[in-house]
Amino acid sequence: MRIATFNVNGVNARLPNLLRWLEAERPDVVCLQELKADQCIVPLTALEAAGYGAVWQGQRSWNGVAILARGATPVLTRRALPGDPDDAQVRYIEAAVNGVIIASLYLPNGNPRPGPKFDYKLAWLERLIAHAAELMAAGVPVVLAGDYNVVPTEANIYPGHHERENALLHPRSRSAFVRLMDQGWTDALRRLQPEGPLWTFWAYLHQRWPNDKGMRLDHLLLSPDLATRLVDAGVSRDVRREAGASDHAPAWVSLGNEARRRGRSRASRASTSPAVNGDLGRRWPPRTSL
DNA sequence: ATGCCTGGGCGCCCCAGA
Repeated sequence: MRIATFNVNGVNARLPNLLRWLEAERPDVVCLQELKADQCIVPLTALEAAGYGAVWQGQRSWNGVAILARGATPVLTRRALPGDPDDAQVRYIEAAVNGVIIASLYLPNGNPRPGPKFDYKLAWLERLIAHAAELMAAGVPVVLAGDYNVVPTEANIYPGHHERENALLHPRSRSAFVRLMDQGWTDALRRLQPEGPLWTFWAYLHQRWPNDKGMRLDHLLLSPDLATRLVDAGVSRDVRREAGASDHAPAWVSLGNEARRRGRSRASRASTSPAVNGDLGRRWPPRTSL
C-alpha cells in the first residue's frame, strides 16, 4: 500500500501535473493540500477518470484538503480538526481507506511572526497534538500525512539559509512537533533516511529549485503498528522539475502487508535493507538526477 | 523594508504563500 502526500498549490491550476503524476506512479492513497478551490469546483470528474475516488473539503481562494483512493472511495471520518468550532480555515480531513485511518492536514504557515498568524499556528498544533493523542490511544492504524509547515531540525533545510526568524523554523513550532512525535509516531522518511537532504519544498523565488535549496515540510507520520510495516519511502523530486510544477513535491511511503506472523511480506522480501542510507527515490518511483 | 515567483479573486492590482 503506497500512500503519498502532495501540496498541489491549486488543484485546478495543477490538474495536468497532478494527473500525469497519478498516471505515472499510481499511488493507492493520495493526500492533497492547498486545493485553493471551492467545494463545487474541485475537479472530481477528472480524478475519477484517472481511477480515484475522493473525499474533500474545499474552500474559496485558500486552503482546502482532499484524500483520494485508487479504485475506492475513502470513508470520511472527520472533515475538520476538533478543538475550535469557530475555525473557518479548511486544513484537515480524515478518512478510512482499507482499514487505515488517513489524515490529510495543512498546518498554518504562521508568518509573519510574532502576530495572530503565529498564534493561530501554535493553537492549531495544540489541537493536532490533542487529536493525535486520541487516535494513538484508540490503537488503530493511522497515517498523519500532509504539509506541516514545520522544518523539524536544521538538517531539514538547505545549509547557509537566512531563515532564522521564519515561523517554520521557530523553536516553539519545533518543540510542538517534538511533543507530537513523542506520542510514538514514526516520521517515515527520516526513519529510512536518517541523514542528508530530503527536501519536499523549494520556493518559487530566488532560484531555489535550480540551486536545490529546499526544506522538508511535508511529513508522513505512522502509528506504531504501521511503522512495523514500513518498507520504503521517498520524495518524487521529478514532479517538482516539471513545467507548471507546484512548489512542493510529493512525499510517499510504501507499507507491506500486515501478515508479519506469516513471515516477511512479499514487499519486504522485494526490498533490500532499506533501513539506513537507502537512496529513497530509487525503487519507487524511478528517480532521475536533478 | 522590498522584490524576487505563483495562484486566486471583491480580477488588470491586491493578498497569501513559506
